[in-house]
Amino acid sequence: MPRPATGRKKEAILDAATVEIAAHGYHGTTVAMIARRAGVADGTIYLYFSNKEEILISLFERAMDLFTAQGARELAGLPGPRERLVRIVELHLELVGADRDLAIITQVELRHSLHFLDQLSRDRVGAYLQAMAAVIAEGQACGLWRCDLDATFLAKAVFGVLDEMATDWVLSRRNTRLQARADAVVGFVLGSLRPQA
Amino acid sequence: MPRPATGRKKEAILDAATVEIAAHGYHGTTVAMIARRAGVADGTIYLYFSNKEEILISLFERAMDLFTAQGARELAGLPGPRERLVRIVELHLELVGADRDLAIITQVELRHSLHFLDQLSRDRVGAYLQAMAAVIAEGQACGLWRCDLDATFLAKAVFGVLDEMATDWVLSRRNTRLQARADAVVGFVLGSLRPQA
Amino acid sequence: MPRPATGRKKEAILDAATVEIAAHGYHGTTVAMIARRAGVADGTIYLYFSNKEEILISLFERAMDLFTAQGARELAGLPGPRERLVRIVELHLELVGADRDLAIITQVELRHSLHFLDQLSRDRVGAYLQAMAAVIAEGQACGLWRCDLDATFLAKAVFGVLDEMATDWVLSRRNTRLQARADAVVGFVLGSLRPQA
Amino acid sequence: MPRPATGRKKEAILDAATVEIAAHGYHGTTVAMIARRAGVADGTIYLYFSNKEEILISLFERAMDLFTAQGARELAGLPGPRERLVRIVELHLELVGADRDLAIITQVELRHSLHFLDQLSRDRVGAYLQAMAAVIAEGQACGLWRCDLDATFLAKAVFGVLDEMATDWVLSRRNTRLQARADAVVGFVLGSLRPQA
DNA sequence: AATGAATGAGGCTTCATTCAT
DNA sequence: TATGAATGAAGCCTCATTCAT
Repeated sequence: MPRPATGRKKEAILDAATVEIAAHGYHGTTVAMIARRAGVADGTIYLYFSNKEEILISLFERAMDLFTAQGARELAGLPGPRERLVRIVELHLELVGADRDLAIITQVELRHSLHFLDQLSRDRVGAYLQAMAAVIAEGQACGLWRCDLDATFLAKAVFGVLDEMATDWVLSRRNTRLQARADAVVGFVLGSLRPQA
Repeated sequence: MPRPATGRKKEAILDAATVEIAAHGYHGTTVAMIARRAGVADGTIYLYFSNKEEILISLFERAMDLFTAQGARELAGLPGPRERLVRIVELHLELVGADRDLAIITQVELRHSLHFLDQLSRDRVGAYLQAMAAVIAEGQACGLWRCDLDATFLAKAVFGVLDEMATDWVLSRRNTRLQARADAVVGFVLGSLRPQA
Repeated sequence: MPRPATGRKKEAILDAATVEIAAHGYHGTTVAMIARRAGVADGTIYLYFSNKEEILISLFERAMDLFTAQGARELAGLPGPRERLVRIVELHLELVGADRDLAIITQVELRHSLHFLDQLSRDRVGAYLQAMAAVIAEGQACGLWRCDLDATFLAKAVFGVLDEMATDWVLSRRNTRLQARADAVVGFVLGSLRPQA
Repeated sequence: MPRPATGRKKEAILDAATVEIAAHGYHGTTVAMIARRAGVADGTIYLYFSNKEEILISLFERAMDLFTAQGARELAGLPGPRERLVRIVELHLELVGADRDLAIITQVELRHSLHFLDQLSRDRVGAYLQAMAAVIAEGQACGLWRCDLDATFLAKAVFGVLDEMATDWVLSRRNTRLQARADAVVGFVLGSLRPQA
């Protein structure tokens, strides 16, 4: 009888938490609900997470790790800032759009308290914004994009557009794919960065 | 004998709720905390609101009513879509930036559950987006702005930028004024709408 | 219908706690058990006590207040240290012996942790010991009692005898009265204090 | 191949339990804490003890066995009841004072429930009291000590004094040695037993 | 309209104990 | 013998809501 690989149970708990929290919200989900869906006892949760909130944080970090790894891999071979920014936009929509339950959590549930959002923002999202700002600064340096606005400001603006599209998709009942909006978003973003006449 | 204006107590409760929820989050705030700050008994809350969630909703609606009224008044006299859009952007940042506690609620606390956000989105935010889309469509019709992207899509993109700026401001510890970013945002938004070369 | 006097419910909770803790021990008693016996809801307990441990502390303090008040009243009129010490011994046994459930708590349950006992000891028991030491010192000053041992030491020794008698009575199944041992204890204590030959 | 002496691990568990329970109290100590300090797995504890409470009982019995053995050895050669009683008092204070952690347990933690204390009292403490009463009766028979009080009663009184001194020492923060009080206690006890004038 | 004491359902978490390896 | 991951029962406490006054 194959002994379950280390971490198999932790993954199961995170998967179960994703489904339950997406369906009922963080506060509407009990630890018992997560345990039941994961097929473990309530107490088992606490062998892997020190409390309920840590489950939510781990969920986000697991997703961000994948996101970051995928991003680093894909952007490595791209020649210029234009290609890289386009790929960032596409990847953002692809990855967020790949798992609706997870998207509900990142777009809605994770925003549930100032303290919480603050903490996430400062760490993982901050790094993401900086990476985007670096690409934009590079494009500004080539004369590709407008220089009258700060690269950090522009990164936030672009992030705002992506985030709004993701949230809008999550809230829309229609069975569309988030990725389907990639062309329009790319068009908007590239247009918005053109140098001023 | 001057009967106290109906709603005087209701206002006090909403004001108290704004402060408490901004400070402790929706789930971290108890009805008793709101009652104490408002100077009423716990039970009195239920004479004005049917449950805790309704307080949050009323909070948002009161803010949106002011927002909408102010918007309608200010936009009425403006000649063209460019002026109107600029004013929308400015007003959005002015009004959100006017009350940090309220901003914390609109930018953070109101996003705390799918059900909740969904409901708000469908009603008040939907109307706001439609109004913005109408202005943009008008600009597109004049040839002022790019027509290769749908006006509704563009409105969402602009809203995303505004929303991100507001959230970023709320999360930033620094004592800046949100309004201070209006010029940059206006610059970005107008740039992003220019017709494609 | 007579509205229950203020504190009536608090008293009921303390009374219920005395019975339950005496029967099942502090850790064997649940807050729900106390609530049920007191005829209140579980949550009501927390309107009067901030946590379970505070019930135990209040229990002890209520008893000590009665003890102290009674002691002060009775000792006031007594002429000399001999009479006062005799009355202290008698009162100790009378009052501890008056409520077996309460005695179980003071003699057994209150001793359940170093931190806890330490705290009680330092405050209320410390004051009691000091009062006793003062009476003994007075007797020493008159030449009534042995002076080769410190009054504080002697007070602890006398307290030890009283405490052991009380504990022994609590643990004995026989239906004796603690007060019945008063004469022997008085005889022992007075004998132990006689000046050395 | 030298098989590790049976009981080597059992001793380690008891030693670990002594330290942990002295530091955190019986209810504040988990089986896992004891196992960790003893360097064994949680489950291993149950190979040597049938449950948590049995650890506490074994602890006490191990201590009492040493106590009793030492007592029997030391008292054997002593000529009269006076010398034996003096040695009992000294030994009590020496042995309790030798291990502060163990003393915390015997003076505080073991008293935590009626059921528990009752059981201990009946067995080991009962035997100790009887031994002491026998010595006292002997002294009474020689005319050495007062006969107007029952030897069993006097033994309890003496035990109360010893127990109170031990508890007082455990609770005192000062770094005194319990043994240092032996002379005073001997003086008190012998004085208290003198025949009445 | 207003009060605020009372309710009681339900959540998170702990931890003694077991058992497959 | 030994392990330690897993169990799951049960407890303390919170707090939205009610209702007698």
